[in-house]
Amino acid sequence: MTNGHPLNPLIGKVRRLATLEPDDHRALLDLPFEIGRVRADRELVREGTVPKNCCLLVEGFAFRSKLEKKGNRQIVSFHIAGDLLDIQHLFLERADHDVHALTEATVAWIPMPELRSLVLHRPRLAAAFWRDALVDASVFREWILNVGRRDAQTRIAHMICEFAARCSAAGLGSPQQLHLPFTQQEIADATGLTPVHVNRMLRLLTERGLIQRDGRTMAIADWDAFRRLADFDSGYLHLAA
Amino acid sequence: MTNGHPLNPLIGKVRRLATLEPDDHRALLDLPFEIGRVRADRELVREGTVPKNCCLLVEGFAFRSKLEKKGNRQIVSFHIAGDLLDIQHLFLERADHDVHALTEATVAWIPMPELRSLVLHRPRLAAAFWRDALVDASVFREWILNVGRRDAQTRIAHMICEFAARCSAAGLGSPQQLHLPFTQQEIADATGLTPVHVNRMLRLLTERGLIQRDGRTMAIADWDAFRRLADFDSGYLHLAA
DNA sequence: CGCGCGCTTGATCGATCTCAAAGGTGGTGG
DNA sequence: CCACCACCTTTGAGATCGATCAAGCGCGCG
Repeated sequence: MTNGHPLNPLIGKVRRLATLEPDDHRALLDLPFEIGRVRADRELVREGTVPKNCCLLVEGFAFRSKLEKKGNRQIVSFHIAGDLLDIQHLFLERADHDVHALTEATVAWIPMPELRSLVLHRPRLAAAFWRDALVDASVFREWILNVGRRDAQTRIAHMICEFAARCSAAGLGSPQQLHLPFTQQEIADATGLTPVHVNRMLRLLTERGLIQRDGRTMAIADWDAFRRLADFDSGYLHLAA
Repeated sequence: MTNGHPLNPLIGKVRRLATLEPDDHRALLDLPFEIGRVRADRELVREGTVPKNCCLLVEGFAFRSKLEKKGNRQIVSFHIAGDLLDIQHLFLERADHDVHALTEATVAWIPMPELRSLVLHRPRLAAAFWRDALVDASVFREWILNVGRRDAQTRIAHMICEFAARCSAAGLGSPQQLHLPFTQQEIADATGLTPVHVNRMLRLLTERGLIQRDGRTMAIADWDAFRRLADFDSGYLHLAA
């Protein structure tokens, strides 16, 4: 599936975030790493531990999550190929949340010191990684709004819009033919709802003709209508450089 | 009120985040800036604009917020003296949210290029600013959990715990004598609730003996009991370096 | 002294949760 | 190759938490 160098998805993403010179490009390619293939649901980082390597998602999907005291889970972000899953541990010791593979996935483990050194001593790469981390934070803010102030239907639609927009931007699908790698339980954990209610809202969206579903594959007929219903404006993804 | 150099709160914070050499210290003090005094509720950054200066909160309190389509507001973070309110605009053009003064406040406007240059070319300062931005993101993740999965009482208590812990760490108060600069409407906007329900939950917390209130001043008698009720664990604040 | 904003309280409503059970579906091993 | 099992999806009925609507109170400020 993923041809070429395993770090290619990362390089693709970095190039979308900043202009690189040949030596930056080479420095990225020279990063040491170790490839791993993991099954769906496999834990990649556990809250409270002190990671020594940074996890790059080469292929597949992943999510980050936290638990509250009763054991209920909240997913706080989804990730696609090219995403660094724990760039925060370059500068923060202890993981404050879990990271799991969502699907079967390929990951590359990059030693923190090497990556940190690039970030501290190569201004163009630093700018790219800064942008990446800051877009992450922007997405978190939008999620706070999403779970805090939108009703269930809008919330789910917004989550789907975001996923579709990010997949599109990374060349991994289109709104007309979108494979959602989530169970309804996972959608519920991301939106702060119950799986039962997610199911009802998906049915409602289908009945209203806003989406067509076939298993976990989805087609959004009228993107603009769906976008408006979802209260989705892609500005917060900062896709344009 | 704030004696000495206006950038002192920033320097204090940076020193809590990383070890500085004398030249780093000097570089910070040499930053150009413009001081402003603003009234409560004053807008400091507006969503959609392209800020030219970075806003440092020198004294007082501020918050960031977003609106959903019906006009409901979600506050996504609170800020205290020493916080950079829009460090994200060092690397992202357009503001994706609003920033407002919560109380009367003193701010310093620092030109982006000078600050960006420090961040890109001084590794020790870079590490400090990275840590700051990454802690911000960690707090956002905790807020997603808070509004997504905790019930109203726990949610409000958690917000109070976080505020108390951050004020304590910055030397701005103690749990035994905590001044909350928020209206109940603002607490509601931060927790994704209505002001009416916030009022009832504060009454409940008071009746249960967990807090004592006198206007907006609050005393938390048994911090550990309150912490447990609030499901609050300060780990995500990454206070220890 | 009066006005406005924030706080407080009551009554009712409704979105979402909980509990329960019945269909699907894909994967695995016999 | 088929059968079974685990997990996911779907649907129903009833309960509940927090929202909404409405009104009075109190304090600080002009």
